[in-house]
Amino acid sequence: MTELTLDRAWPCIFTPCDAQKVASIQLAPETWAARQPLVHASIPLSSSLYLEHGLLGRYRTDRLGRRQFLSLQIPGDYVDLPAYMLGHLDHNLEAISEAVVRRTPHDAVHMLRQQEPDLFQKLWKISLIDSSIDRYWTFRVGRLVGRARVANFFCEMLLRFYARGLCDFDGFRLQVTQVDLAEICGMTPVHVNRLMAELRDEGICTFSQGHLRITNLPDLFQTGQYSWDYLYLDPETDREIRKRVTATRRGPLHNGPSLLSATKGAGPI
Amino acid sequence: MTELTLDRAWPCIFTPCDAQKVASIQLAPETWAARQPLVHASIPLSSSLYLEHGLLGRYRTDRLGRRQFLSLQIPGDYVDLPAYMLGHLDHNLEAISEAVVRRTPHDAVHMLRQQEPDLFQKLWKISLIDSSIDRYWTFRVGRLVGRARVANFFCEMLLRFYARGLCDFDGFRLQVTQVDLAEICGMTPVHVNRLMAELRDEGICTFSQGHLRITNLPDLFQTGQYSWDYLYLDPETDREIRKRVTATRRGPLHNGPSLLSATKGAGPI
DNA sequence: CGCGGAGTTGAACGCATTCAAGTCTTGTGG
DNA sequence: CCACAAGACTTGAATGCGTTCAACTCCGCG
Repeated sequence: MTELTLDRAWPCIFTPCDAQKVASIQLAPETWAARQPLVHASIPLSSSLYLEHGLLGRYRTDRLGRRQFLSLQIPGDYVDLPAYMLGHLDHNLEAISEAVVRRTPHDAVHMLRQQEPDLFQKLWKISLIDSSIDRYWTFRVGRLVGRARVANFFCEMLLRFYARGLCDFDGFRLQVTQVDLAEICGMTPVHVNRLMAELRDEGICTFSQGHLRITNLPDLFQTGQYSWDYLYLDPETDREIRKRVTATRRGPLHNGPSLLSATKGAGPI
Repeated sequence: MTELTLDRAWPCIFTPCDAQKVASIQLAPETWAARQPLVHASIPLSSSLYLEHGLLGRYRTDRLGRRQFLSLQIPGDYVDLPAYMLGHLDHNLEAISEAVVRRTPHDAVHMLRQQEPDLFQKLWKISLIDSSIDRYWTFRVGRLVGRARVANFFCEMLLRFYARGLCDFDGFRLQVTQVDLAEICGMTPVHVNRLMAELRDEGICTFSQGHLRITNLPDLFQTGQYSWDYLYLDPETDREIRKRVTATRRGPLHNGPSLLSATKGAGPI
């Protein structure tokens, strides 16, 4: 349940025939080590990427060099389609774990546009779903308190992996460190650590060694205030998820010391 | 300097001819009162919007009904292009101030796709720039402290308005309340109020009655840690801005009590 | 005149940060 | 095989930014 083929990645968008055509313009796989920068902001680009394996992260840094991840790409994602239209990126792209990507020359995309307009439009659609996911990140870091932010992020990763057939509902490999989680959720690593202990003690989930084990799925969704409408999943997957998440919860639910109180954040000025 | 024509909105993307073609498929203008919801999440849509006047905001709410704005649309924006591909939105869209929009039926967009593929592609490009702006919001609320968040947001609005020829560098009409600012920047209205007093006392800017007056432009950019690469402006505009922003600053710069300290946030669980 | 929305100010609380000192793990080289 | 270093994780104590709660002013409007 960990290998991905292209036609499984976008079942509700690409037909097998589509997938074959897209695959045909991809170059040979490249392997990148963890923590390697793939794309720097403002460097002209002539090819886009398809992520076959591993995790990539987009980020910006503040004046003191502290990072904020803007999005995470998982296997099956088309990583750089915007670059085809815009010519360069405004943020950095880095391999969070070891990653395997396939390059797609913009020339080839351009030919695809003329010869397969329908397929080209589907690529647009994919990039719009990606944007929708990115927008949701603003909600997460802007409105949710710490524990909800982390739980919410776990929910997103779970469903995105699940929709690709890369995991089940009891847990999955999430190759990030607590520092990464902090830079994803907009807080400090120390605080992430304390929140993980909380979630563990409450029997919701345990995260260690880059592996998330989910102990109480409904509570995880509840704590994270999670809704997945923004993922634009196919109806069938959606139904399955709903079934699993609304299962009767066991035990009381802790939402932290206070319901109406917050603070968050991370960064200096 | 406050009226906008379509061909001035996207000078580096649309030719006058393009603008005319796009305008030709737009329906008559509709006026919406402030605080009216334009689009509800998950409702099927058959037309997209072009914003001619006023401000629109996308938002999501948490479980207690507290809002987080995900993006703001200003005059000249194509508001709902994603809906053409995805069929519905995952968030709500509301008129923040009185607004005038023009509807564009998806049928017409579809015809445009077949008859004017180049123009169609330009629409994609516009939607990608929008996404880029949305992503930057994650950085703002995720990594910047309160005063930087507000200052940073003001900078974005200034440049986006300026790029459309809708304002100059000394200030502009920004029809939002302090509550709106709080829901944009991910904090409480009370805190916004205190931050505005700070920025005013430091001679950086004053915001009142939906009007922003900029007293010290370089310090505003400095305080907001602002960079505008993500707006993908044309080189000429970019140069003008750089010239204005890097002007010698007068007086010392206050970055708040501490440089390495934060917290942010707003929301409950 | 009174109502409601928007803005302002004060005091107390608390979530998250900062600083600091640990432990545990992993990989490397002697 | 063990010593050592570097990174990831853990834990404690103190500080503070931002929140919460509350009261008050200002202004436009019916």
